[in-house]
Amino acid sequence: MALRQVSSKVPRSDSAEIVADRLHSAAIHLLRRLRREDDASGLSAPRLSALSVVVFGRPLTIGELAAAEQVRVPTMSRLVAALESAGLLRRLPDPSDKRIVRVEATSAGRTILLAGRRRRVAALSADIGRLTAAERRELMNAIPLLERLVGRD
Amino acid sequence: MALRQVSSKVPRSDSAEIVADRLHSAAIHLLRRLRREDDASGLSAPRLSALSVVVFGRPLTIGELAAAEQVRVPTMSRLVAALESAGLLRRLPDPSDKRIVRVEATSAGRTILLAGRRRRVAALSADIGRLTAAERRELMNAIPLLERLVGRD
DNA sequence: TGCAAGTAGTTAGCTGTGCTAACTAACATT
DNA sequence: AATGTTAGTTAGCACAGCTAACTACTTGCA
Repeated sequence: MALRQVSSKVPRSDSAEIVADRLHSAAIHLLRRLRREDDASGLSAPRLSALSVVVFGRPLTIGELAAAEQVRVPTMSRLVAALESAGLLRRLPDPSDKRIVRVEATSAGRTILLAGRRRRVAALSADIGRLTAAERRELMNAIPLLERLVGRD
Repeated sequence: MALRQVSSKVPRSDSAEIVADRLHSAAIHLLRRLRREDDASGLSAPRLSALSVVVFGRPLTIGELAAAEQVRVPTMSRLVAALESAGLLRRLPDPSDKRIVRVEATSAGRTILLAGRRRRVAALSADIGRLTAAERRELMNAIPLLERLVGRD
């Protein structure tokens, strides 16, 4: 994992390390800030996150959901049980393979999730709205780069 | 919390909502990615994070540390106990007020933390190094904006 | 065809992290 | 000196992560 563009001891101000370090810190603070809005939904972060995958995707098996959330199957099994008993999603038996459980969101689940997302995005939007149009454009330009950066999962 | 710049049903491509949404998603993936590097340190995320505050700052009281980490005092008390028994930090009694406990990093703590940080930043740097110089400059320009965005804690 | 191996999910039990409530010890006030 | 305040710890709860072990199915092959 050699680094390009970095040969001197004192890094140039656009060096990859500096960018990496500040980006890391900014991401941490960004999410910490947004988590506060999530609390209003009454759901924990893992439950909210799992519910989100189900709401925005097709019905998924427990295993697929666990993989999507980067969590082990037993952990997801328990999360699904909690969300099910809260009435936010339901299990669908697979007609051709009785081992498989597919999970889909109920309309209550969809409603709660979308409300939370709205709150979260609204909080961030309010902050972004305080930037000038030029600043906002600059931020916007950087976003595809961020996405490319992390898109190698 | 009214939003400016948003009046039509179909949001313009630089609208605050779109930026907010993509930024949110990018931040999640960014941190998920970096967390993998942190696992190599053998410390959990909360311990690593608390240790980091201590390593990069002056000796702090438990209460200050709890505030910095946005956690309650008893939670921090336990984290500190764990880090202390791992030999990564030590308690300093305050000479003028015996209630107060200040906490500072040991050299072992400093070493472990810096190694982890190096690993983490290296992973991101490698990704960033794959961008062109122009892209990197663009990303760099956006970072102060991100910092301003979240700096309102 | 029937049995062994593999697969999907659940259950049990451990660790760690968050919380509140209740406590101890030390300081401050009057 | 008594009272209240402050810093930190302890106790006990809930939840989320894990592995190991189990159940119930499906698949594959001799």
